[in-house]
Amino acid sequence: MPNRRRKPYHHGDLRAALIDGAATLIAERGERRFSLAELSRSLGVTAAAPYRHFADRDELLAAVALRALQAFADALAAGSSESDPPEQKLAAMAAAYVRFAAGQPALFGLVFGLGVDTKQRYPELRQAYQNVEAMLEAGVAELCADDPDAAAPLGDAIEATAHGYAALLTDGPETPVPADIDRAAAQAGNATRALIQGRTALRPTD
Amino acid sequence: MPNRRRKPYHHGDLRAALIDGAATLIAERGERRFSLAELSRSLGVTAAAPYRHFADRDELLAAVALRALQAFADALAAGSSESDPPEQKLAAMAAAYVRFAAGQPALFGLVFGLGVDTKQRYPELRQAYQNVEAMLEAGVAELCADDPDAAAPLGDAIEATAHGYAALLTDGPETPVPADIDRAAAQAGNATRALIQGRTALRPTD
DNA sequence: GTCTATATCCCGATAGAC
DNA sequence: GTCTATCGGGATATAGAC
Repeated sequence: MPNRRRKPYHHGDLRAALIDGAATLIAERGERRFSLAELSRSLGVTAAAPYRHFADRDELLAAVALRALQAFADALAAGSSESDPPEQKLAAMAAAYVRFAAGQPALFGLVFGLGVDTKQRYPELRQAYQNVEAMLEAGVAELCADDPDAAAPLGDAIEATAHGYAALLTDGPETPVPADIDRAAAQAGNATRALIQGRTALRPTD
Repeated sequence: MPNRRRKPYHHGDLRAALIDGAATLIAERGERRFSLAELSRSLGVTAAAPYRHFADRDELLAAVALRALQAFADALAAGSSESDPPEQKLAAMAAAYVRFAAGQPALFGLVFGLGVDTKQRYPELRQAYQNVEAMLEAGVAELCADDPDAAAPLGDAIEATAHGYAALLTDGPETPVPADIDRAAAQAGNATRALIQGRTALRPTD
């Protein structure tokens, strides 16, 4: 093992520590009130040090968002069991979508608030996001095995509905209390079932 | 008319000019890249002048958001005609919701990105938002005249779905092109119809 | 009461030393 | 890979001119 002094000139793994610390600070205070300078101070390095590991603030944010997206995908997977019928699986994923947003509002907001330019600069972000979408699409494909053309609009609708409940809960004008979260998650699940039931209205030409 | 010199000591109506200019700058560059200092420069006043009219940056943003919410309500009203059947009215409002977000992404994002503290400091904001919600609720009440208990969950679901399409369009990982906007608006309308059709699944206890 | 002038503090970012 | 030094910009507070 390397010989660690009390004040090592080289930090052990600053890059990882920055991502960790940024995620914590952002979760606490929100991205707007997060600063690289404060993070550097809390890690015992100067404000210039992070720039050896990230080109700018946005690149660090992108790394945090990437990790948040992986946790998001895990939460969706954990919320639904593989053996459930597709309808139930989709409803459970929608509810898990809402619960993740409510549980990690700042990280959820970070993922979707990054700015178009940033998202396009880091293709891994798009990839990670598409992994999330693929989970929903898999459930929809299973459900629409007989009618593949209906799958895409239904998947979009379920995704939009889950996202809407989640976004209104975290960004809406009211501060959610636990009961609001439970209700929104349940409603997102119910709305998913309603969309599935009424899906004939989703056909492009109707 | 007042005698205006080249460099009048008092600005004509700085408060209104600040709201106007902030709305323009935010629409152009986004809220993140908007600064009070630059706005002040463009209006020919010093950076301290705005503080005679707004306590801080957030208070100016709140004023811009308030105005954006009024435009939002107008767009929803303009998108649906009073004489239409409620189902069609609701679908049209959902589509208008998406179109407004796509047409004014920065202002739409400002309204929902203000931070909980700010929203609670300015009750007019909550009021203006509730006016928007009331338009959707009125359509739902008309539709559910026979079954008033079904109204609230259906209204929430329609609002969430419209918001989800809108938010994913503006904050999602892809930059929307006109065709995306048309498709999303149409899908939001169709999803509204699907929710109405399948609304039995929305009942709390089911 | 409205604006200017000034001054402070924080932040993001860069250049060059070690 | 990190530090020191430094620049430019932005948000505010205060004091004073009008």
